[in-house]
Amino acid sequence: MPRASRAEAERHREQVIAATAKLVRTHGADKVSVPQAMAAAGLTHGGFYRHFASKDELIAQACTAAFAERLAAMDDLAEAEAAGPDADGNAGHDTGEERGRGARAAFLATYLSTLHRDNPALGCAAAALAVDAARAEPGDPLRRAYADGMRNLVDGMERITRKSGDDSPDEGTILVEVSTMIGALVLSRACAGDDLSDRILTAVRDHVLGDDEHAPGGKDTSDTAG
Amino acid sequence: MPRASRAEAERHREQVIAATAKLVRTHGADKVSVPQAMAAAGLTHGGFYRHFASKDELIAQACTAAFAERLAAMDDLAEAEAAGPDADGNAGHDTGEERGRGARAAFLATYLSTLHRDNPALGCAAAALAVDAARAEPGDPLRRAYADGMRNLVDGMERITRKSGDDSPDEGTILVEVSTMIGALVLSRACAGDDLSDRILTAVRDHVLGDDEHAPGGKDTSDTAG
DNA sequence: TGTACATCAGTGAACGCGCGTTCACTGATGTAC
DNA sequence: TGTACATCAGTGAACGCGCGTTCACTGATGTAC
Repeated sequence: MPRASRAEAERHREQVIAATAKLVRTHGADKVSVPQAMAAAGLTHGGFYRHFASKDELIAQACTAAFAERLAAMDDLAEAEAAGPDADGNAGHDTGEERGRGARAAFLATYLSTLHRDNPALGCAAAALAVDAARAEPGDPLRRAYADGMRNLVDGMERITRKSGDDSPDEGTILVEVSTMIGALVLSRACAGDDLSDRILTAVRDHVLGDDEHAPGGKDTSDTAG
Repeated sequence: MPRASRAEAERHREQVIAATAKLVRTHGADKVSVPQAMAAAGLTHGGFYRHFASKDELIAQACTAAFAERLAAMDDLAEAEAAGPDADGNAGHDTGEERGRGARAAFLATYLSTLHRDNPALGCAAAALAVDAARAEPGDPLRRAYADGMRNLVDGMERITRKSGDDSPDEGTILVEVSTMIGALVLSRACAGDDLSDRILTAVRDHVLGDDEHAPGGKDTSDTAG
């Protein structure tokens, strides 16, 4: 493959970023190698520097892509709910109490599921990359990518909360909820294999869904989406 | 230094573990090298395998040590409070409402301080090592060390909550609180350098201390201990 | 207590390995005429 | 539209580096008598 067309090259670039966005959430920024990332697009490592200035830059772009991918899913969920419950079988409920709260409840139930815990590759970037971002040097592009993504996620959470009935959630409430759900996911992953892992998910799911029983009318949505 | 006495050798071992317990929280399990850990005790890397079966085992022991160190501090705080408010200048308050709630409030205010955020080396192991533990293979000794430490931390949190007035906190409540405080610390570290970092700490501190104003009688305890 | 000897904590060179990055090269793509 | 040539995406070997781990060796410590 000595010379690809510009369109092909651009597609390769996107493939490398998309593959790295998955790999980095599973294995961490330091465990994704340049040869590995390039191989994911069917390329060898030598051409890497025609696409990216450095490995750090690829990691940062993968971080941005991972956040964007999740935000799109959040907004889809919010719009599907706004269009009307039961339009989307995944999160529609008929009781007056549930209607309107569906998007937020569905999002949180999915977020705090064992499926999400066990599949970081396509999961929340804020949870998967938090420690990588925390350990990055001040100048590292990953820092900015993470902070920007995090701000977008907070905004997305505010939007989904607003759509779900709370007209003016204050920022503090959103930040607490985001801390709680991300903390629970991170801890349940760290304790995976131990009883504690499931107990954390269950406790926090019950808490944020606003009751002490399993929430949505007997149908357990905790294992249905990632 | 061709042959140290058994007492010296034991001291070296402890020095290596203690130094690694700090390094690993700051830089992560993969960024602490065997030569670096040994150098912290004034040794060269060659003797490493007389002390530890592998690098993974050292990391796991360092994790256990890091958790133990924090638990001791938590219990000291709880006992100082139990002995009587004002016996310890750090967290005593005179109002009826505050008395008895001091240990928990002091712990949380310290936990959610910028000082703690900015100094992971001596800080919470659960927050610093969560992603390292999550990425460890099932057989990796770090997994068990982390889960054991985490269970002890939950127990410690329950004890401190009980001492602070709540006679029978249920496990779910404790798990939610632990998820929230650890999530906030992890996220504030990941966003350090961005406005969002301080806002997360402040919002969650206000939330867990049970009010919307800065909590303990005008005295800001958020920057006084690590 | 004194002597002879086995033990073993620590040394430093060496190993194979995979990493990020560089570079001369190839040959199809893209462009100027 | 056809031709000549410059561009540049991708290749694969090579670089220096630090890693975890091994090992022959040193010589003070610990022990048996």
